[in-house]
Amino acid sequence: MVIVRFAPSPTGYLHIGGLRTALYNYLFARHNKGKFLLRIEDTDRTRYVEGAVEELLKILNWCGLEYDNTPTIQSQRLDIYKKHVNELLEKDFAYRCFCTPERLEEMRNIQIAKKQPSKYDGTCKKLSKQESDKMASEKTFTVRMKMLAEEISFNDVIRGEVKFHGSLIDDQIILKSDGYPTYHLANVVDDHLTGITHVIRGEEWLSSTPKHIILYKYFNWTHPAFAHLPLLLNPDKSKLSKRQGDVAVEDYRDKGFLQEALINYISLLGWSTEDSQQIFSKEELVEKFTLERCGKSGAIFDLQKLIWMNGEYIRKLSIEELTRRAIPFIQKSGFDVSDFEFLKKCIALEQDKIKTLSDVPNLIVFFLKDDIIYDEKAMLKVIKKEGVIEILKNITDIYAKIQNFTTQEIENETRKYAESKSLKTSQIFHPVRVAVSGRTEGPSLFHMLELLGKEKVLFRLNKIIGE
RNA sequence: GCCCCCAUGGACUAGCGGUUAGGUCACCACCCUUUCAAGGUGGUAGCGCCAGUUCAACUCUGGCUGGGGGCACCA
Repeated sequence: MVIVRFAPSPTGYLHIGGLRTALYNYLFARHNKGKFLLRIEDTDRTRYVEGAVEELLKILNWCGLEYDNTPTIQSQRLDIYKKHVNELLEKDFAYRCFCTPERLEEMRNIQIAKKQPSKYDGTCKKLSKQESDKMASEKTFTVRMKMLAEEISFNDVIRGEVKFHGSLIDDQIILKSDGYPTYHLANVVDDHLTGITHVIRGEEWLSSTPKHIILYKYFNWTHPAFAHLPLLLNPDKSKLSKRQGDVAVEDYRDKGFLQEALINYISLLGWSTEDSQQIFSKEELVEKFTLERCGKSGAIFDLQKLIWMNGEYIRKLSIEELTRRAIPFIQKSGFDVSDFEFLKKCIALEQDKIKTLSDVPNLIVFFLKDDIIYDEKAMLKVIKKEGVIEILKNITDIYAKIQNFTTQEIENETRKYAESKSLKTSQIFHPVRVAVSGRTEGPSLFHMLELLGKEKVLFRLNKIIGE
């Protein structure tokens, strides 16, 4: 059975690139009727962030990526890692290193200055077992794995055969002086212990894979299949990062992107179907996703396309559901959201225009509050023109007499008036729109008037005429 | 500096020796229309370069160039 995992480190938020990795693992697992496990890689105490794990679970849940286990927490498994490190030490596949961080840094700087590859110089590797044991009782130390000076190759599911030479690779620290393992050791141990069959991760891990392969070899374990996903990129083609835009999934959620749209969009960054289909439900993704159809080259995260796709999903939502999802955003803008039915009607008139949920408050603001803001350009262009006030006065009188203030009635009366005065309909429609909403663009005029109601419409018309 | 990966329009991509190089976003034009959208139709724009293999290369091989990633007691 296929078993995969998503293994983020809790640094405060879920990175978009992390979401892509999680998604592909999830899809691969579901497609193959396997398991999708979650593991928290919190072995770096210096980067510990309070509440990050909870936030991570929350956002994963928002994305709809449900996992099949109680998450493995690495910081709670220190004894397991230590046991495995000791095994390596005993077998002489690893050695204690007593070099201080200061010495290592100095060494590295010299190597860089000399333009040499930076690599541990092997000082502590030469220590005898007796010396090492003795020093271990007096000093803190790290443990390094012994790299093998041999060719290491593996068959990456996405990239095919990849070769490295062990002699060029450093003796990686696998246990830090604080007793915590480094990524490399913890990762290999946990992957093996939880029966991971496929490691699907970002390309940034490609060059550390030989280290992992050697560890598997030392433990006498067979390694899982590796699939290294292409990176997600900034517009300048560098690895997707903060500074160049939003990078946290939470940011996109808070900006009003739908989970469905984000998932759909992300799925297409490095994977595609033969027919280049764009819109997929999650079920469809599960059905169609294979690693064979993943690409190898990095993909720029294109906000424009995400926005388009979000609009697609918003238009497909029922008014009921759209309203439900928009309410937090309306509320955040300080409006009363108690009248659900009324909000529904407002949103129904603007659905086609909504790109993100955060657009909603502004699109319906003239329904929500009475002191509307008049767009200056609109006033100049439409209202402050000769004859317009006269037209608005007439219209106000006509509207005042309408008993049934419905879309149909208002439109009939307005058109009748236009005909009687030989006016083009647009000569009336535009001024009325601006007078009532403050802007030149908005929903279908007569639907808007009906929803606003006779009283408000007359009040706003009179206000404009008065001024 | 060393190691590794990658390369189709501005962006995401299809293509797996013979195609008028297809789709999506964006952009432009037109249509629809009371505005803005949405929708419809059409359009601009692409195989990084050089060799080789082959009757035939976007497609296979090599080199070059370009871009990216990695080289921490971070993941």
